[in-house]
Amino acid sequence: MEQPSRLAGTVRPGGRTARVRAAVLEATQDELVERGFHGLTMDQVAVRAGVGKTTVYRRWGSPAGLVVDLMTELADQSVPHADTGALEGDLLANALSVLEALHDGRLGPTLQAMIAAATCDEQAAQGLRAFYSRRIQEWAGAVDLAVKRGELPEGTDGAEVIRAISAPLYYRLVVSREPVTREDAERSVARTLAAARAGAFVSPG
Amino acid sequence: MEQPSRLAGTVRPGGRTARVRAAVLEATQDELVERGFHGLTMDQVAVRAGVGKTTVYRRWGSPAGLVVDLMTELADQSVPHADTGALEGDLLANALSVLEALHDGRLGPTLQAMIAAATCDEQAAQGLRAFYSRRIQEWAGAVDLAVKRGELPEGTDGAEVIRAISAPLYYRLVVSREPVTREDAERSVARTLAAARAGAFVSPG
DNA sequence: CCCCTAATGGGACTGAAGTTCCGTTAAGAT
DNA sequence: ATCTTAACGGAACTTCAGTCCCATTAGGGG
Repeated sequence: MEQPSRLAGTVRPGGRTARVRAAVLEATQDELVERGFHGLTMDQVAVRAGVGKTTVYRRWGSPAGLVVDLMTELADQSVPHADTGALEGDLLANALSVLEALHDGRLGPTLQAMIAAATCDEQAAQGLRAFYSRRIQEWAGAVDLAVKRGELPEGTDGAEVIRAISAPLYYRLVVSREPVTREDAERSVARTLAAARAGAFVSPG
Repeated sequence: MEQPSRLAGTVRPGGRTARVRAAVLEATQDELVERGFHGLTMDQVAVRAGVGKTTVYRRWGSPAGLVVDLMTELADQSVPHADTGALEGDLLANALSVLEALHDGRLGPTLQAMIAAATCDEQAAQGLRAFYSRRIQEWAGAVDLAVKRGELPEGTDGAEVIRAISAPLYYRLVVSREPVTREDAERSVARTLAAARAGAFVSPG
């Protein structure tokens, strides 16, 4: 299992190479939606993309490699955090954006696949960690602003607050495997906010 | 892929059949520790258990089937919740028992495998849900006692409190894939307790 | 516009996962 | 103790993921 060359490392990133990559990532996402990560085969992706299977093996190496590349693509489309002026609104916007992603017909299966890939491939795990750490850093900014406005105690750890908002949603998705609803998102915000106001997210302790 | 017969459904659950099952589940757990879920093959389990591979396919059907059976075995060994007399001690005991399980040389890889299996197999997903719902119901009792003692507001949802304790730990394990420490467990208890005391876990809202 | 070669593509090959067939073993009833 | 048959096991067979080899195509510099 040779480590595949990322597109960034290619010597000729021009026309055909870029077209092949686009077709393969497109086909990968379609396959994820229809069959999930466990049903993702290099062979079928190659056929669907109209590309030689040798090429898919050479450049991506494994199903996990495909998912990792898809992840980097999605990470580049990351959105700036909301700024509604009040913390509760910002946090709710964050929770709802997670919720929306999970329920999206294409993004949902892709996110599930990213998590599944991470459970069985170290490279995918790193990619997933990078994906979320970027997202969390971005939204932590909204909490920092709230601290400056005096809505939360000085020293509150913004990244931890954002993690705390998502944690129950992913817990339902991955562990208890119950449907994740808007009520869950609202409850998560309310509980996290209650703990944060009580100073439970102040850095040292 | 024929659905395998559970041991419960066998007509002759006596000596040999039970020995085969024990040997196979033992081998499965060993393989999970050494190779993880993605490296679990029916063939290797059969060899390691000293059992015909036909038998493994017939009774368990797939790697996910093996993990599911292991899960039911572990669920039967579930422990009653702590009762230290104070809620914080009970919740900490819960968080630490999760932590301990995750770090255990045999249980840790098995739990990870259960989650990985659930991401790609509906039967495994149901098994995992059953496993945790049983655990959560058990520990929710500790919260109910605390409500009776007046430590938390009337109407506090015990099961949700227990879920909230575990959620950040599993979030680290599965999503952000950072090491889970005792500090994480303590923080999770402190934050959940702060939210619960503020009434954020009272049922309707 | 032409050339060099990076990158792709077809097709044969390899090995392991999964299936099938049928003979053998032993649980449990009488 | 004997018999019935559920359950196990060995081995050949099938399928398909993954690899290798080499011919073909098309960027992109000159």
